[in-house]
Amino acid sequence: MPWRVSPSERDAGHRPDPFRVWLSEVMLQQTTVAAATGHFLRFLARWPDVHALARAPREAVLAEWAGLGYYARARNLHACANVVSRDLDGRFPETEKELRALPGIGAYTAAAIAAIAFDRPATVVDGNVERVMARLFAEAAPLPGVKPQLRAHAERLTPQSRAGDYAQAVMDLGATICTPRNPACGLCPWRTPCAARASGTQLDLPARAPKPAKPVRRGVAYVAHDPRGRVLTVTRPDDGLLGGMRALPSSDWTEAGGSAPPLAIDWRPVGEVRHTFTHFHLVLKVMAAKARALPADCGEAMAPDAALRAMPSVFAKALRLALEDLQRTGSD
DNA sequence: AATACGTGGCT
DNA sequence: TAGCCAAGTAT
Repeated sequence: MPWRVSPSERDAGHRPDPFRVWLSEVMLQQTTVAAATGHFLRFLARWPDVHALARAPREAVLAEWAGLGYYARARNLHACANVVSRDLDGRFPETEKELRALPGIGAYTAAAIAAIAFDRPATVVDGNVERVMARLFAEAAPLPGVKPQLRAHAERLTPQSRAGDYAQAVMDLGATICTPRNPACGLCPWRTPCAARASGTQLDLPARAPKPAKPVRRGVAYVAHDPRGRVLTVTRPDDGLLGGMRALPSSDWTEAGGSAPPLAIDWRPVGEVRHTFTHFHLVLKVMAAKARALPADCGEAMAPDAALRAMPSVFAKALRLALEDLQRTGSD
């Protein structure tokens, strides 16, 4: 993992760069290592320190975040970079309390930065740690109610020295050995004290409250292209789903779906995109049309490849569908 | 306290 | 393959 400092680097006296620790931890919120790595490397190449990131236009940061999801993270990332760059002379605070006060940094991320970047004895509790603690101590009560007990176990086990290494080790244990589905208990360094293994309940832990079913919502996205092949894009309002992101013009997404198109031109249907969000399924109808011009008052014209890169996945899917249709039909 | 907020990988 | 799930935060 490119954000880690190797043992040899550590022996040479290097500490992890707080900027990189922060950037990686925000990207890893509810996100797998595999999904975050490419974005991390591109961010670091483009903005190597907190001042560079703070100077960047917000739309550039949001566009670079496209595809990673949970876009409030990108909005808060840029806001946090500005606070650290402008108000804190580019230095991240070292205590959990001060870190916690920055935009986009909650209990987990504050503890992770304090422990990993600053070697503070902070207790890091993420989903992995909760699972490991639930099994190690056979806590059968369901999440989220059992969180305080799991945190108490984690706090008791946190060492005073090298808490960052310890935290990463427990998270690695959860990610590779104490996994949700097929835990490799035979390889686990904690197999002997593990209460769940002793009682054979590891697959049932941690227990969770059942999740509510996802409703289906419907909507329409519009791809208007001008004679030069540019497409009409909009910026979504800051609040709510995909807030602040570049997008295709679209209807509201409701149980019923449908609305007026952004331009009065000759729209034709090109297909449907299905996409599942955290709390609903979306069936998005895609309409396309050629326009003589794309008026500035209804959005911004963009080259298709730039638009694809800057948009959340659901809109990239819709735009790809329309572009394929355009090629197939050989439409001028 | 409960809900809103994305996506892609894995099974 | 349809569903489950991940190194959470804000409100």
